[in-house]
Amino acid sequence: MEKFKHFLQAISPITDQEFADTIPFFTQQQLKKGDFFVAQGRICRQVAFVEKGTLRVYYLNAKAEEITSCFCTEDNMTTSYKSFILQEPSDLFIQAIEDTSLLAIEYGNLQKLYTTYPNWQTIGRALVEKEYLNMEKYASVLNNETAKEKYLRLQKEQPNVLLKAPVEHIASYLGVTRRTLSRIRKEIASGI
Amino acid sequence: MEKFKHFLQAISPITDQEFADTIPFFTQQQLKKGDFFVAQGRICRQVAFVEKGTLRVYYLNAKAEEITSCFCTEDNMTTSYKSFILQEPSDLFIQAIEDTSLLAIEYGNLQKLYTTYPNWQTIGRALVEKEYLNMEKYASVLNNETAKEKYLRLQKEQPNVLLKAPVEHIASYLGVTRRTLSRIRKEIASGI
DNA sequence: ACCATTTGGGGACATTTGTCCTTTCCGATT
DNA sequence: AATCGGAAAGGACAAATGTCCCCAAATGGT
Repeated sequence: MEKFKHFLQAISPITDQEFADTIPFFTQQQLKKGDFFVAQGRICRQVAFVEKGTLRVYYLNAKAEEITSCFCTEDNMTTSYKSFILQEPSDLFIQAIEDTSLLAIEYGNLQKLYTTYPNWQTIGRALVEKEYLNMEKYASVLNNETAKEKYLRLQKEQPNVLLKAPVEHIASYLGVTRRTLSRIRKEIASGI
Repeated sequence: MEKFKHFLQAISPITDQEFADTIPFFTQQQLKKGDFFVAQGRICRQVAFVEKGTLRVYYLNAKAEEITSCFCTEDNMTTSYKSFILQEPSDLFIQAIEDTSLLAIEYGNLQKLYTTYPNWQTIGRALVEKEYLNMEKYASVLNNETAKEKYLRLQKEQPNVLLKAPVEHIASYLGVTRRTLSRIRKEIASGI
């Protein structure tokens, strides 16, 4: 709970009383490794704060290959945003790659927060702005960084992912094949 | 004005009265071909609705090459979002590539709308959500489409851009060199 | 109308990445 | 300890793209 409070505080000011009023709208959820938070084709009805653990966000491309778009780790929000915002079937799978604990809120309850607590209008907009900036950053990385640079960034920012995820997930996250990932790892090992 | 009203209507309901109250907060601006809406290093103080014309959004990569991230055409909002949201210096240039007319609002005035008109809280959040979805779509295109597919999409969705922008802008938008763009055009011309 | 300059097209070769396949490594099981 | 199976590494060749050019066509200024 405290982690979530700090997370919100960092985005937009919230009083202890407001936070206490807010908390009953959320439910705690445990996912075991392999469990899905949402699957393709289903409407994503919740948005969640990751208290602990790691999720992999992926989709199937035109060749039915799994493409990993994101690894979602502790202290971040997660949902299939398009599905959640529009309340339409999700393009994405979101799967726990280790045991994970979430604080989740239903779509309807979030709308209720917006209408009941004026400050939540501001918090909600700030949350979406934050997610916008994350997505912009992601697009910028896609545009500007080589697969090797992305690998090094992953190693630095989310080192656990390299230990938990198999090569094909990491390779598709970097936008290359397993063969190229193997070459990248060799380069890094030999210090090039 | 009517176009802007329809644009807002499509995002979130707004009454005639609310729209009439809102309009004084916006100013009409004309950009000539080559004029900048915002330049790198400057804080972007406005967000604008493009009534007419086309803007190119670009930045300088590590090798000081101009990389075009977006062509912004009629009936869309434009701003250097990161700079506008955080009120910090922009990474991006936004330049008119033909004579362009905008409806712009200052950062402070937008905050005033949020606090004065409760419905603008909802409109504002809906606008950011829309921009989030656009950015997500953009990232998905970056991830999934080949340069050729992106070219065909550009031809279909923003055909004017192919007429107005020089090859290097289009090539950097597609994420390839001019040489590859030339090969793509040849392929398309020969019907492959 | 003419010339200078810019812009787009494309040849030749190098480099990178993908594809397909084999080999090596590591952990689990008996 | 031996071996079996799955995952990662990597060899060989093909395909795609980049780099460095040059040439022709288009554009703008006088």
